Amino acid sequence: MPFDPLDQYLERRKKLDQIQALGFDPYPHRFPATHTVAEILDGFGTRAAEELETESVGVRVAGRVLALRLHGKAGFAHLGGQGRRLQIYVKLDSVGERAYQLFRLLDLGDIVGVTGHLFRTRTGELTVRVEELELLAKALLPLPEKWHGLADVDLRYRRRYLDLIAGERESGQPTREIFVRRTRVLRALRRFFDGRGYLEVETPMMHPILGGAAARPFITHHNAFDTDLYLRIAPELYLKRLVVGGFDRVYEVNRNFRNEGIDSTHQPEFTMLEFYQAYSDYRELMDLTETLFREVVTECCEASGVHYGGVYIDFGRPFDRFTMREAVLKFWPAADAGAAPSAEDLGTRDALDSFLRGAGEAAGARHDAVPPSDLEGRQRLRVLAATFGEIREELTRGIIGPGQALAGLFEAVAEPHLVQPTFIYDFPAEISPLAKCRADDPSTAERFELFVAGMELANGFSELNDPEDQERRFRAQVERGGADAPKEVDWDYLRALCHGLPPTAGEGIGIDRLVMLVTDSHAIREVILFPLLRPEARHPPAGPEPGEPASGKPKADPS
RNA sequence: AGGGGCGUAGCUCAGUGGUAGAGCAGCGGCCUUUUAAGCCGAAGGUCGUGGGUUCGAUCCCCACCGCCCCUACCA
Repeated sequence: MPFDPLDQYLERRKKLDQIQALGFDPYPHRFPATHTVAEILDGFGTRAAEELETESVGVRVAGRVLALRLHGKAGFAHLGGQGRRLQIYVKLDSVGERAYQLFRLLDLGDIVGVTGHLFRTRTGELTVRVEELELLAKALLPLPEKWHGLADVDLRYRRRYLDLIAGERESGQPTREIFVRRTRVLRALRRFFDGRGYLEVETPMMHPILGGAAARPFITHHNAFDTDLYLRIAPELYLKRLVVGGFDRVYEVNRNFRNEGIDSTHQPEFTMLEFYQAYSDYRELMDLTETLFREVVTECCEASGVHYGGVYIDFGRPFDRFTMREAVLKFWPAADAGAAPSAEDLGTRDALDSFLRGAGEAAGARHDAVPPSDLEGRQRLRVLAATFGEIREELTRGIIGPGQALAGLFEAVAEPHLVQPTFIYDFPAEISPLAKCRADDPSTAERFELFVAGMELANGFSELNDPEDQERRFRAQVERGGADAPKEVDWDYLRALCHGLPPTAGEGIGIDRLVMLVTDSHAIREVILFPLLRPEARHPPAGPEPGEPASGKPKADPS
């Protein structure tokens, strides 16, 4: 059973035996404490030394040994609990011979309970003068290194329990605080929706038909039905079925699964909040979204904005709003790529094609004019020219239409600039198969996305509720094909629409990214307790079975 | 997928074409108000894996594995 580091494991196992020999149970059943570590620190942290002496405050408290400083016939330790640390002072004269021997056999990481009285040390630290010491659980493996903590990023995620005990990130925020704040975000979101009459519901995660987003799925198998199922890529189509069923306001917070790459803003398993409300449209949702973000940030950060990577992001001000076209024009890099596209340029395939050729040539010429010493500038222009080229090529080959080309331009030129909260609305209908189109322009969908810090945080639209239109769009998707397109039409969803979906607006919010924002985290893995990692090579533990004496080196190799 | 970087003691890292060092942790000793406690001592290594060059490789070369960063992909 022993795990690496083997020598330390065996050493601690040996101490465990010695502790038992002293008559202590190394894994007792309970420890009725009078205070938690945090309660003692909060309740008495400001009390003066003389006060503590006269009041003679007795406490019984448990925690993990995070630091040990032994001095012969006395010693100090720090007990960790609730993310805090409390000092204890163990003196031979106070605890007696047997308990003092136990104290000398403690290791960093052990869980202990103490009974004693509060005092202040010479240096002023609030401390428990221990009268009784009990071992509550022996730690057979060591804590992370005390200076650097868990520096190995991979190990921080794999052994999150250690990261939570010790973890200070580079930004200095303890890992524990990130996840405490994450639960606050979820609580604030639930309060927001519960207070407005939304029902929290749970819809299937195993879907017979893929839908609700464009993404490659995970596939699993149900034995009794002998059928393959998809892990859901979005709950959208089920939630809208509920609106058909008369749940006018619903929301769901849970995981979606997308079988795609992993990077600083993507995880295969991520948490999304989706909500739908009948008798609304996307404009109303933009207003609601603005309120929601403002409230959640205020509630979780005690401020109307957040510092993200050194930039202050202000949720207190009205959010910027641009149509996708406006955003492309506003952020168009005219110095690098020539004049911005006109309405005519974006109108038809041919016009777009010749515009892109011009822009690509402009960027290319500009690239050649930049001195070779400006590596960054050359790189940027190279990428820009290549992007124009790729969009143009896909356009000519018919893989994408003008709408998707516009979206491509948006991503390339505008998205990185959207640092302050900004709504981008009026998306190409082409890339919005579940959204209702504008009455005055069938090529434009009533859809918006909220961008913050260059990240897409929310995506909402007026839901398409015309079943015949929806059927045409489903069929077009299936015909167009592609790795992330649905393989078949979801007829049951269309049947539901035929029963009448009220005019409805719906939205999805990426919870992980929102938590990144409010915790100043710059990788999505930082805000997911156990992010997906490449599976570790199997290392079956080796050595004596539990119960066998742990003395001496086990003959089996630990690998 | 392309480009770059890394892999040495349990951890964080030095280092050299002649088979290795520090700090911390662990172990032994001293120490009854310390807090990165201190002092003394001993121990700890197939230098990622496999090939090659060489009298000799941890170092040079090749391949592989793993990890990190950038770019690309992914609404």
